[in-house]
Amino acid sequence: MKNLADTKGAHITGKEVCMGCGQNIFTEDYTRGEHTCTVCGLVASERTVDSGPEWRAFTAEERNARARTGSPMTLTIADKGISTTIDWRNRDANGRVIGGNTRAAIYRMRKWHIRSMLHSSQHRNLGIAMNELQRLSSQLGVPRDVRETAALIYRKSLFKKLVRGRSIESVVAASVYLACRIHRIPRPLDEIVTETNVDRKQVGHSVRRIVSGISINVPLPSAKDLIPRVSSDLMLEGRTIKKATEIINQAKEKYVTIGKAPGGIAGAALYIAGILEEDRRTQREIAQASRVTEVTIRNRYKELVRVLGITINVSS
DNA sequence: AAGACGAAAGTGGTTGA
DNA sequence: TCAACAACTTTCGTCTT
Repeated sequence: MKNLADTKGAHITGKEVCMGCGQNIFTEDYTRGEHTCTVCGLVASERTVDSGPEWRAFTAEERNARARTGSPMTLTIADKGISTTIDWRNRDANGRVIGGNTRAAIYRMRKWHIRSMLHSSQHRNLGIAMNELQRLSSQLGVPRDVRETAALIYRKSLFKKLVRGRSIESVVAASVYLACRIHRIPRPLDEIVTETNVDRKQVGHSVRRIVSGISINVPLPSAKDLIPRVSSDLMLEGRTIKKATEIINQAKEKYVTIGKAPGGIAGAALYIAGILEEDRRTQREIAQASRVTEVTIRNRYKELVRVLGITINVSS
């Protein structure tokens, strides 16, 4: 399990060297959260955390003998998956019937145990919210560590009383949206909203409340983060993606990316890269994949060509 | 005919009073 | 809360390949 402090600085910057081919063009798979080399396809898994046991077992008996713990701890279950329960049968560990005073004591313990778990409004709220979180994130295909982050964000906002007066659903949607941005696999807010029953305005409001209410560092969605996703929709080749990333880096140095829709920048960079690398797509195809209009692609592409002094060979 | 281009009017979000 | 503003979208006619 990761906490937020760990994940903040842990994303791949695109500067890592591939062990397979020696080139430094890693990209992130937006659905699986994997880091993949765009040249040789090597999947770098060293950053993924295995939350399973460190031992191996081949039979059920072996497993029983070696297990020292219950299921892994996770933030996505209301009680983090580590709560205890008191059995409803009046028998002890050896199966003997419990009688008399002991039985009365157990009744009382069970009663208060259950009350303490469910009758706190925050716990009830968490239960509903974590259900919704699971539903929403599996609908969207969000990787597990992003879900954990989303769960953490929700918990923080709940304890800071930010959920009060807002619907649970809208805060869950906002948490997922922010967690995706933190992990640098941004999803458009609209895409998340379509999977929920709340309207866009409410989710947007919740996002703002969370960002100002709890101390989290949410990077702005950048064009570079969108490249893997858009380019895989367009089935572009590795060298085109690499070129587009270079173009975006140059554009950032010249400060022409500020205040512009990242989708437009990413699309324009891919369009230019496509022409330069003879791996061309039409403006319409790119506009669709990067979720902006052709006009925006055109404006950004004109601007990039002008600012970066790229010469386009029109004859191709 | 498809794709690229650009003008003009309209829309939603941000910012500052 | 409201107006001003920049960026983006929609629509549409024209040009290029």
